[in-house]
Amino acid sequence: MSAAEETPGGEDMPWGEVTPEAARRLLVAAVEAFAERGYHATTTRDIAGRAGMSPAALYIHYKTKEELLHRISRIGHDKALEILRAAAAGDGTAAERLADAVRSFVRWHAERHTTARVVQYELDALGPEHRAEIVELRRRSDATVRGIIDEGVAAGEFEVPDVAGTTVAVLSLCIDVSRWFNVQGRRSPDEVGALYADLVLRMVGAQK
Amino acid sequence: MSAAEETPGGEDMPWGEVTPEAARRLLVAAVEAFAERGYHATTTRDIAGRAGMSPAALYIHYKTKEELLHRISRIGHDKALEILRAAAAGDGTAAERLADAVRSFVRWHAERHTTARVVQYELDALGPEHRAEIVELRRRSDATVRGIIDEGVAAGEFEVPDVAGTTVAVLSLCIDVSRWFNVQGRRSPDEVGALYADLVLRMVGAQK
DNA sequence: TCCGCCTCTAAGCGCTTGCTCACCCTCGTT
DNA sequence: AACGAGGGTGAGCAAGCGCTTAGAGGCGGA
Repeated sequence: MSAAEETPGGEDMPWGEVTPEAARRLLVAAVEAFAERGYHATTTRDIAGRAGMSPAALYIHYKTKEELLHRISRIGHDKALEILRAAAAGDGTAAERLADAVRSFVRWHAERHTTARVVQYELDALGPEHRAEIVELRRRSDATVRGIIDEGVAAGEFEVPDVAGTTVAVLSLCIDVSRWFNVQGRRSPDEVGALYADLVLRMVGAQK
Repeated sequence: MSAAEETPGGEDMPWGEVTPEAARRLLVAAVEAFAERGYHATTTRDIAGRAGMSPAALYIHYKTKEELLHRISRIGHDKALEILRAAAAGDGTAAERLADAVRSFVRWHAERHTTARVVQYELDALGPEHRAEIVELRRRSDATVRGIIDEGVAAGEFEVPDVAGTTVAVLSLCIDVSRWFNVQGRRSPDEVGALYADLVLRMVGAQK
């Protein structure tokens, strides 16, 4: 991870890798706008306006509106995959690692739900080759989760009749958090993460 | 249920309640287009073209493009709520009724996933008062599922620490089927329904 | 001081959008 | 045969879209 992604305090700064600063401001503005209204309903004038710039400024940093979406989607999917892999590479039991994966994955989808919403639901707005690139990243996320479940089954920790189907369900459950999560709601990202980790352990039949 | 929704054979005909026939053709075309490309990316010319009509014909039957979306969303949510309530009103144990609800709800989201995708993911494109009407229907779906889980807990069938959170998770899991389900995929709607019913019973800690 | 480079703006081009309007065609009824 | 009603069309309007271009302004190095 590059130093630009972290503040001196150690907390990680989202979009820290996007430079120069004007390009980052435009990208952050685009994330907000896409999350609120969807890609197609968002105008380049709206994005530029939120970033405090003229419409033409956008095209200095990005070739097209679709390139903006692709950059957002790429960075977001990289981050999501990194989260899952970090949990999978931990040294606990399969149950501990699965719970950890779900907890941190869900927390990310709740905390950064505007980003996640764009990343997860605006995939169809990408052009064919950009979409193919992103789909490949998702395949790897799927493989990472399936790996943990496979290991749990092999170790006798889990009891799962349909590993592929259960993997899809687990990821689907986590991803959909970004759709319904509301900052003003009753639950914090941590609480949702804990709840979902528990639910997923039940789904795989992990003895408590 | 009105007779217009059923063919003489007894199988139910989707959109049977929409008349006259030209209005139904337009609505079916709109569902396809909205599901494929999203509401905002779909043009009125595209909808009319799919229905084999001129762009102006749309405005004989619908005041605006948004009214089309509202009609689709309203009918779809009515159907979804009807499915859940039918299962909830059954006479088995709470576990049987919950499994039945999930099975039929998921089957609908898989079988009619183009409709479901529009109904579940294009909500934000509705105007404020139309959206409020639909949100109220969703609240009732939530209450129906929560009711079954409450009864299961009261009867000692389930062991659920967080009923509200688990209800959200169950509905979220089912709804998201419409996003990833693929007709060319390996699983039939029935198979996904059965898998998900099993997973949900595990989530609520129903003894098998 | 002057230059070249980069960022950003004002203006606007070509096109598409949701929607309208004047008119036509096809009916069942008289 | 004449009529009224209602579903349908071709053409097109005003507005808004993604994107381009000519040029202004600021800044570091010679």
